[in-house]
Amino acid sequence: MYRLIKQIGTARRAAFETVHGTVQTPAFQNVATCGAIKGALSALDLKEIKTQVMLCNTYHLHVRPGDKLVKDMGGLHAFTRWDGPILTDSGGFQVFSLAGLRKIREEGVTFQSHVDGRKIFMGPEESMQIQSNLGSTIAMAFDECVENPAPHKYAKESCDRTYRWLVRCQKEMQRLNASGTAVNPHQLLFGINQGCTFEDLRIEHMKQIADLDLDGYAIGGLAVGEPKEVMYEIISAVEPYAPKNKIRYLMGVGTPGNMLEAVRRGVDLFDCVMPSRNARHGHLFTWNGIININNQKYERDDSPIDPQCDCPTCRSFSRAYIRHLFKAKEMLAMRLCVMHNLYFYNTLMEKIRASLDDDSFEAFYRANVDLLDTRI
RNA sequence: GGGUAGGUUCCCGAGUGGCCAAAGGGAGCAGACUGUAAAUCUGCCGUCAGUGACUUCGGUGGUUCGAAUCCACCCCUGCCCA
Repeated sequence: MYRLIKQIGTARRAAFETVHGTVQTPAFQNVATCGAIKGALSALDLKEIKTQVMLCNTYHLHVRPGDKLVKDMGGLHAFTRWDGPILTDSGGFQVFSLAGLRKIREEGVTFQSHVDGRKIFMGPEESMQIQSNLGSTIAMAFDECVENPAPHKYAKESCDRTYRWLVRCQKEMQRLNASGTAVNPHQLLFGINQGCTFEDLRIEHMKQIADLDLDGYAIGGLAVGEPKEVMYEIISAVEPYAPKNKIRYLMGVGTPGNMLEAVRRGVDLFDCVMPSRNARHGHLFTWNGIININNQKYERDDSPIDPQCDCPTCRSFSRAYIRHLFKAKEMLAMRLCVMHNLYFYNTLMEKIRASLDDDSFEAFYRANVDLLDTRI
């Protein structure tokens, strides 16, 4: 249940209540595709870095270890020992990211497993069944994330199909929740708005899915190569048609600046691999901008990654040490940096919430929207 | 002392007359990354300079139109025998 606490312009401060706890929004979900944040973090670590929601992936967990196994182990919460909310992405993004390994039909998508090459069929019903077995707090509708650029004609066809799939998802999720055998019989379902960069398609699609009374509304298919200004325009165009009393989730986004812009335009929820992946590559977010800890200039730098940060990494370790760990290919380097970047993202959202609470959001936005995305 | 294998650009290592500033790897330097096929990928990596020029393959001399590559001597290393 979405409980709006405050609204400033289109920016919203809210609480999203689930059976696994309440999410204070705006919030950033921490991506744990295969059931763990890459970089050797466990559910225990997430408590330390202010994680609110963990995000796992339907396709990846279906391929390995298999959703039936996860169900037999008591569901994702028991399996991973994370007791907070879990959102599972539906596999729709893999329709995009594994484009060379799949075929789309009306019934669904046939993937060639990236692990062993075997054929895997996933349609709306299969995606819901897998997510039900995983027992996540929130299931995402099975959609097609379309590449950019795409012809209007294809975008329209895809959008219509994604709508038909959504109707099937909703029906199947209702059936599964009522079946008596679901790991989480209160599993929520979010729909996903598509339409590439075409405002007419985006708006039409959002109007359609708003009528379905889903538990939340996502905007998908953005940040796939289009200029960020285009992304912002799409968000603003579609926002008036998203239900006011439901959470809004901008999928796969983004940079700190992207998130500030999106919050300002009415988005409540985010996720992105950027903080974790970039951390593994030594690119670190700080309150003064982005640094690459591998750079020679940090060779003898005894200061923490960010003097203004009080994450577990910055409380203890120097830039020089962390740079050394990277050069020595010690996996601790990644772990320390992933913890820092996620803590940074989670703290950014915390600061955004605080600024909404005390009416200083505009000032916070202006001070940080460009600064935080700048390489220093 | 005798025999033998070798000495290549930061390191390892290919190259045995021109297509060689010299394969490949490592190291180093820098960049990319947005619902994770990513501990991945890309670029640079003798010097100077916009096509190009210059210095380089243990040393010195020589053969040749042309040498990292062939010859002579020297220096240095590894291994074997004394």
